[in-house]
Amino acid sequence: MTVRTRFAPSPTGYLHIGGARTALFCWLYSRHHGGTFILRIEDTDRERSTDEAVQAILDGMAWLDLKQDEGPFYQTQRFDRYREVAQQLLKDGHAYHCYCSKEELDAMRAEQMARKEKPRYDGRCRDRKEPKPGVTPVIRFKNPQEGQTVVEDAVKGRVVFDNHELDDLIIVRSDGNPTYNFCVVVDDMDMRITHVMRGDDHLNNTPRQMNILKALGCTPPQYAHLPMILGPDGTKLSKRHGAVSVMQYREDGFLPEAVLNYLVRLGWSHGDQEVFSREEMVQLFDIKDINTSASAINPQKLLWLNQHYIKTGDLKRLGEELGWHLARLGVDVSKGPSLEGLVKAQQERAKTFKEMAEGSRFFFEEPKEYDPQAAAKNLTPDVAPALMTLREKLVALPDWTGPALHDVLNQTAEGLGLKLGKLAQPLRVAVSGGGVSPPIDATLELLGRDTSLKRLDRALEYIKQHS
RNA sequence: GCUCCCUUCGUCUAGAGGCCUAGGACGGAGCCCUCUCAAGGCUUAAACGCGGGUUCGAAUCCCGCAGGGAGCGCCA
Repeated sequence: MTVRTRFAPSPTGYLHIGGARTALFCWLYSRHHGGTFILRIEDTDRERSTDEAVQAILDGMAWLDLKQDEGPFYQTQRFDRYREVAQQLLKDGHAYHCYCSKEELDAMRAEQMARKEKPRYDGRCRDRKEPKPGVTPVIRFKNPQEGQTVVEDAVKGRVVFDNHELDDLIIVRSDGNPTYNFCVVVDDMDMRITHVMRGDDHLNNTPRQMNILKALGCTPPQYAHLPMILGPDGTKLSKRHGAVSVMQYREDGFLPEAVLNYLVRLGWSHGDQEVFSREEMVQLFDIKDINTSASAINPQKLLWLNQHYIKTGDLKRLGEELGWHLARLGVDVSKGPSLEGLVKAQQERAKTFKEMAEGSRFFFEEPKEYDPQAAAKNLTPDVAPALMTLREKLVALPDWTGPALHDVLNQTAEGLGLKLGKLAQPLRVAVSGGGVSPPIDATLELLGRDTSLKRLDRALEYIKQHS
């Protein structure tokens, strides 16, 4: 039997980190077994589902490069099918019409709560023979009242529910639209899903779904309930704490492989290994290595992984990503150093591309002003003579290359009896506008002779004016 | 309230009765390297929620408790 998994988000918001991890696990499991990965959009809630959210989910999946083999399927396009199955259930005596009003149900729940009971539908319409005039009924599933339903969960193990804990849930609303739990069941059945991997907030829904499946004559799939992902503060993911769109991660300068690598280690592990290529993940991933407990997001670790991939990634690709971020900053990269060269110079000192782009701005644009602190410390009258000496040597330098610049800098400093830092740091401020840049020789090389000298002159002028 | 799930360093985790003086990673601290910022190297602090069992022996098995989470909708 080939493995068929599905990721089934509801488009009521963007794809956030929790959904992305569920998607990743589903994708990984199908890839590992050479199976099929299905994308299904659960948009039966027409009030809250939006086209923008659908697009956001699709964009997020594309950015993470989690391609589906089938779909996206939309539940709103399958309403006829759900109604058909509901009729079948009705016909077979597994479902019935319920005429209870909302008020009636609310009152019933209130009473049960008052009695410290679990609120649930008491089945008062179960054996009703006659319709109630003037009321359009809902359809409820006739849940078994005796016995137990056992979920053999691949992550949580054996979980037993008493059937009398489960009530007769509504499968078709009075407006004729099917409900979530019912659509899921019909879809999982029709799409021949073999493994349902989803958040463990669905564990309680599982016995209900299994019972419907059984009533339909189906064998339930293998379930695997994934532990939740928590915000950095250990509480539920929220807008304030970590629940941002995966696309926001791109904007913040992360690489998809870093996000994926980070995500795969949340609730899953393979010994002590921390870094996984996509291929390794596929090869090594197994449900049995999934944890049972929730995990909190650790932004620091994501940052570390991102830097790892910045340090080790393909220069051409990284250069393109840097270009994207510089463009976002409004920087014109058509003139200036090559992006690949820049990445090479910057990759050890940036945790994100956003950071790298900000720190690379001065390669393309003359700094408007010097960082006050850096200027006060380094662009002082006493360094002017050294900078002038250096300027002469730079003008005379035959080739403007890193190693040549390195030598000139060292020799000049030595000749003047200065430590290299005394010369390099003022120069850095002169050309970059601040106290931070790649090694000064690499910086000058990337900047080129003309720009470097021009900025050096400007700094000398600045010193003169401020002395 | 009822049902279900969860509980190893701050965080992610290894750990399937003796390999545990509980290992790794991120983060932290310190040192080294150094033209800035980093990167890198080395060192270091830091955890089995609590209480009972079972056993020669328990982080590992069982039972309670406590704490956390989820579900209990004509939401998904």
